[in-house]
Amino acid sequence: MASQIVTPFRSAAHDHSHCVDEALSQAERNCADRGVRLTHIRRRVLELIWRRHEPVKAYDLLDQLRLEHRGAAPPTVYRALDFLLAEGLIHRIESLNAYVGCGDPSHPHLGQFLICEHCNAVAELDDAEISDLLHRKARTMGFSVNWQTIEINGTCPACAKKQTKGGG
Amino acid sequence: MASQIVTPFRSAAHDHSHCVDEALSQAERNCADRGVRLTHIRRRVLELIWRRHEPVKAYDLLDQLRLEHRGAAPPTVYRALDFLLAEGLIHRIESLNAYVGCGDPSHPHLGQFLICEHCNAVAELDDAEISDLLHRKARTMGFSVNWQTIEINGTCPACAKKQTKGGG
DNA sequence: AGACGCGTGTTATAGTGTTTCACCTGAATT
DNA sequence: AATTCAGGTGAAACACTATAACACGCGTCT
Repeated sequence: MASQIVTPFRSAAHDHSHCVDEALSQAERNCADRGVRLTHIRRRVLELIWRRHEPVKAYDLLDQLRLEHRGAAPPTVYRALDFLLAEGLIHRIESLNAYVGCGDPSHPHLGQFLICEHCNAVAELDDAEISDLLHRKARTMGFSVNWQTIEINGTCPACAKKQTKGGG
Repeated sequence: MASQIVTPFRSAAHDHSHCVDEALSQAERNCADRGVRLTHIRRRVLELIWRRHEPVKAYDLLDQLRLEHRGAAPPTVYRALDFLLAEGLIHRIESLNAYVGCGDPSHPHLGQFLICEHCNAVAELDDAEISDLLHRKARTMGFSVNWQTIEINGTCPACAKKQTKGGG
């Protein structure tokens, strides 16, 4: 529990349609447990995010929604996103103005994100060692933590491999 | 050097006009050393940011600029901000879409920020222990770090004191 | 003078997110 | 069954954040 990988980088063996189904059924269970409604729109937005399996922009979601749902407008998407964020089913990546599915919505957490600049892949951590260190550092300055935004940009393993092959 | 506070929370003893002057003259030295031009607009934007001594929005800066400079437009501000960011004279706070002065522009760094939700005060750290831990965690996943966005929201010491007095 | 780089002026546009009010539906209440 | 109420949605407009594109001006180097 000290160092937890919530969502790893996708491997070659990743079964994506299963991964999407799993995320959706877990979301349904979570919402049922909490007595909140995973309506059609909300479920659809969550599905669109998971299908992409990378940070998705609100207006990209809107474009998708419009294909099947005339009358979809910015509030349609943002309301769904607000709900999904509140329920911990997705996270917002501040540095990208984008949204990713949460790999473990069963308990509320803020997460720490590794974002590949080359392929946009995102891994999510919920690492107590990181959180604890930040809390300790803050405390020494008399600051009490309520929220953390930890977004690390760089190169994921797969892209590092490609670069080594391709580059000089 | 392991744990450095670049910009602490302001104390009661804080001499703000001196702090602004100091920041500006340091900026001038830095720009001169690097052979880049701290033009009037750029210097003015930096000054406006330091005067506020908290995260400032681009369009707030624009409003200020317009008071003294008809013809100021969004690009006027964003170009100045881009320059100041590139020279490490300011940082961007992603979670606020806002900009703060950098407490130590003499060497490039990314910083870690403590942001008070009550008074908007910001402290800047450049803490090697935090960076090292994040690098180590990333490395275990085969990820190489290029950039970090660390923004911690919570309550600063001064506001914690006020709350204890005021609240129940 | 001519050519170039850089900073700026100006207009327009793109991208991101919110406000507001109306309507509808379904469950609880009377 | 009618009423009430809350939550979710439809629709239009708007606010905020940022960039594109092109023109101009001014120094410097040749």
